[in-house]
Amino acid sequence: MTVSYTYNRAERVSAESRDKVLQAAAELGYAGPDPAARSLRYGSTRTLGVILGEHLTYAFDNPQAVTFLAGIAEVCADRGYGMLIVPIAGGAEDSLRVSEAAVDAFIIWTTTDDDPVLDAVSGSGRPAVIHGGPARAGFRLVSIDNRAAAFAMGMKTFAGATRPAILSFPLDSSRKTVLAAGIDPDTVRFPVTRQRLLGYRDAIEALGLDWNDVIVGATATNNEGEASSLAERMFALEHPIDAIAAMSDDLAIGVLGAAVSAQRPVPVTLSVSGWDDSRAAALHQLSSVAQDLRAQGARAARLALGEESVPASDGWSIVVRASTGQPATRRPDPD
Amino acid sequence: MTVSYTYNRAERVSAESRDKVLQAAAELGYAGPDPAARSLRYGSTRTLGVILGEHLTYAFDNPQAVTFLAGIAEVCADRGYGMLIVPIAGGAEDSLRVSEAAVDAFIIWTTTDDDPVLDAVSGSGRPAVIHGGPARAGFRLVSIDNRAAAFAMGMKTFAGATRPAILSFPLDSSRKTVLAAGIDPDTVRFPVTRQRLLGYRDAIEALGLDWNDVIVGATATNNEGEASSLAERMFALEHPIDAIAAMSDDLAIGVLGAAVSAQRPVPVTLSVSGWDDSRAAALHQLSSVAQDLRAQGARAARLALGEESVPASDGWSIVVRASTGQPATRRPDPD
DNA sequence: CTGTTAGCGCTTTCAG
DNA sequence: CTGAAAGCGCTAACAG
Repeated sequence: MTVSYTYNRAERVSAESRDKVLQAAAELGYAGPDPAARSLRYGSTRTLGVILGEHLTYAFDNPQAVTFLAGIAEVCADRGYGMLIVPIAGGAEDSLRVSEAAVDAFIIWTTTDDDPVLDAVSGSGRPAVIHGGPARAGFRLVSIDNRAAAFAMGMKTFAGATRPAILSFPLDSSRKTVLAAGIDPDTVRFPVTRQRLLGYRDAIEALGLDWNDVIVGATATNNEGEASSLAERMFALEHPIDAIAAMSDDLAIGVLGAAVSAQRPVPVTLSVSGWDDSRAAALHQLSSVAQDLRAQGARAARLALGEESVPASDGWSIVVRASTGQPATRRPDPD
Repeated sequence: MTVSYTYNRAERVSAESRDKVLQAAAELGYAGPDPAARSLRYGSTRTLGVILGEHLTYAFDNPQAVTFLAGIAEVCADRGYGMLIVPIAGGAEDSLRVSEAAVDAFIIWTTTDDDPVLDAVSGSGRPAVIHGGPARAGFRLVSIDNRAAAFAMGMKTFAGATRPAILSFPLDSSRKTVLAAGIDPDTVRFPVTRQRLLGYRDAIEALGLDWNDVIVGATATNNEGEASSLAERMFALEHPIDAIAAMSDDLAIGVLGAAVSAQRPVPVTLSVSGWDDSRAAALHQLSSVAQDLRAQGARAARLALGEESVPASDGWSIVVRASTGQPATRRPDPD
């Protein structure tokens, strides 16, 4: 029929027949080409699939994931690509959802080394970009060097401390709350968490401290309240903690809260650092590892679309504020 | 071929031929049924389309929109439905993107009365649920009664004030910053903003004040810094403002910041209220209108899926903290 | 400029 | 339990 031309190559059809087609369409309630049929025909869906963590719902509570998403959205909006959030719920059907997803490529928010969803993505045969890790054959990786960044921040946070501790993301997918010393980073199945622990350990060792004495607290979620209670437990130890490097600003701010209650002035008696340099970090004078997750999201999208091929390394920096070290005078943040 | 059965009704195929099929698939690099072809055949995509505001990118910067999204995601993850974020970029192609979206139904985040995207959704013939408004024939509406909530909060915020003001979202899609008195709410094309202005006006009138004297400041974005500068301008007026009702907690917190700089103690010389009862509101002792956007997102998704039919009204409440009125003693927030 | 034909990959009858 | 045939709605290529 001429119908197809009417919708696709308006120029190849006379105004007269176009009107006739459009009118007939209106009468019949025809709403234009069916997108599914179109995708089938074209062999492309003009849609990027986004896989967010072990359970979709947590992801939206995580400001870092949302920022990353915003970066993807920016590129998608510009290119007219849809962004399909794949319904991952932590169950056996997750893999099925991945193979059922009508997308041209996948972008994956960091997950465990052995997440079966990763196999499903590989099995789908579609291009994939993963943020943070795990690295996999066939997956492009978008990530900062978490180990190096953790090392740099560890050097700052633990300098002069005698009893350092780390406030970590969960160590495995059971997400059990943990408070223990001498955790072996290599047993951790979340690559980002593992790399950060390794970096902190590098710093501990560079500072001449013993990793086996270092307390690692792991929260079940990225939650301020939980961080507070873990920090309280750290303060109640025989040798109370005097430096805490946290893997997120939210966790670090929980620590700051607990420090106030426990009358442990920061940074005089306690050095604290966070991660991602959020607005809240600036507000609380919190030292933090800065990275541009939005830019990383945008880059992930461009890689997924095949617009970029050389996976440039992503930048990070250490933002030092009043929560680490013992500055002679505290100054208000210039921000 | 038996192939289809292998993937869809494993029980209707002998183990032997199933293995044969699977092996052949592995050799040929066949990754399972093509989702597009499947959707075409089934006539359903098992995907919900989400349309986020005038430009996708802003939406992710808006914590309210993100919370709403989390509610949708919850339902989608549970039902195994995909969630397609439609690439809206504020241009002429937006309508095209809508008709190209391979989804079973749409969920729309509130927009202007005359947003052409709404016509595209109607034209697509698919079910649609809209959050906040505008109401339209054929669209289900999920919203609180913004006018009633604004009235209630206005009564609280403006009580005892002689020079009340409102800090509003943009008044039209030009998003120009505005600071003026006697704004006619009915000229505002954003239904949510309009309803809230109407509610505040109801309160002003109920309190015996004159709407034409009421200063309305409208920010270009939902941004704390911008709110601060507008508040400063309000403090510099001949009759300085002594009560400000803001349409978001972010805006209200900007006001609180400006109040500190301008040495206008809250609530003694200035009454302030916000909207959405965020964590930050509790932290800043800010009175706020509370609504459960996550639940609204979930309900929107259920409506879109046809699981609910009676559009129940959504609840709201007024959370009064130390920023409004002049309580005899300030108490720390129990939260 | 308009109409026909074939086929994208799948699933669902219906026969063997 | 397996195979064949039809058709979901579309568009590219080709004739008229």
